[in-house]
Amino acid sequence: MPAYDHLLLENQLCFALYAATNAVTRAYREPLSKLGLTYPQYLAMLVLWESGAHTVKSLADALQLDSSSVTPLLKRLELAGWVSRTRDPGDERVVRIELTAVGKALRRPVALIQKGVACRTRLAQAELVALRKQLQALTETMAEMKVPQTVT
Amino acid sequence: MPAYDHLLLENQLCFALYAATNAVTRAYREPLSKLGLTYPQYLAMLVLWESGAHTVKSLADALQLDSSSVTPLLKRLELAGWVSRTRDPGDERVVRIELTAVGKALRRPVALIQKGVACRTRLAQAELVALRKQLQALTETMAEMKVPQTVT
DNA sequence: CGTGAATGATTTGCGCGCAAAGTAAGTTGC
DNA sequence: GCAACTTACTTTGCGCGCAAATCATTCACG
Repeated sequence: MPAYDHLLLENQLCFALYAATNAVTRAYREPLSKLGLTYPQYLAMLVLWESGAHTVKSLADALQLDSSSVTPLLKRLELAGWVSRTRDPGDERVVRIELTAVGKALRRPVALIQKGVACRTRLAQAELVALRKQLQALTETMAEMKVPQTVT
Repeated sequence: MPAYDHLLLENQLCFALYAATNAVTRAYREPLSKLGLTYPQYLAMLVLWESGAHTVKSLADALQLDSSSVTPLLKRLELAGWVSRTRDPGDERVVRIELTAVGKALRRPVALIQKGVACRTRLAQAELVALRKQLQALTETMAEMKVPQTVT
């Protein structure tokens, strides 16, 4: 009978990630909902506040998502009045995403929410940065090998 | 004008978590789908393989989810033949979840998939454990403070 | 007892995330 | 010039994850 220690839930890095993400998302849910934002919408707004000119594709790339996940999200942001979506006249395939004045103004209250949640982590800045970098490295490693690589 | 460095996507621990979880889930998706499992279903099976007797609630607690997230998942596991769901005759409110013979047998092929994905992380065992423990600590911290605490 | 509270599970509605298929616009090569 | 390919986006279908409401059963206690 083989040993299955590595299959124990508590030994799973993937579950630790899953549970942590769920916990953080939950922390953001309530305060963001008061502004009318969901957590993925919040992430999309972060991208837009950071750099103005975006298309559906560039936004999906930044969020590491498929376009088909982002299209409906952007429609909801448009419906809420935070962004505008317009076809690029130079290339009719492209949809340009731009912040509205209201969308730009949303940055300030959202910054407060972010600080509040960051505070709840009870992590010192250095720990937080270290953990983040480990996760970014992990993400990059996982993304590299789409195909089952020829491991020796 | 306030500085918004902490709102940059690349500086966000929460996005690093989000992206890493998505990346890991993607890595599991294809191999698990060949067995007919989704990633959350895989996590539920881990719990069941680990300790036999479970109810909807005990399973939801183990996965740190709401019962309402787990009920439909378990119905799908039952439909697939991996588990059985039966009302507890001693307490008719409770639904007992048990593995079928086929469900138990699924453990072996799933163990191989897990090893494959773990390998893809390219992390040494020690790094992996360290990262996992940091995430577990973070999850616990976030779970503690449901209510906006009276921070000074 | 009996009534009200608590508990366990389910249902409903909504917003993801993604695979797969589809549409439309641009590009390439002959 | 036009057929084949590529690119950008959208649509559809499905399985979550969760809030809120619902239902049935059990428990607490006066």
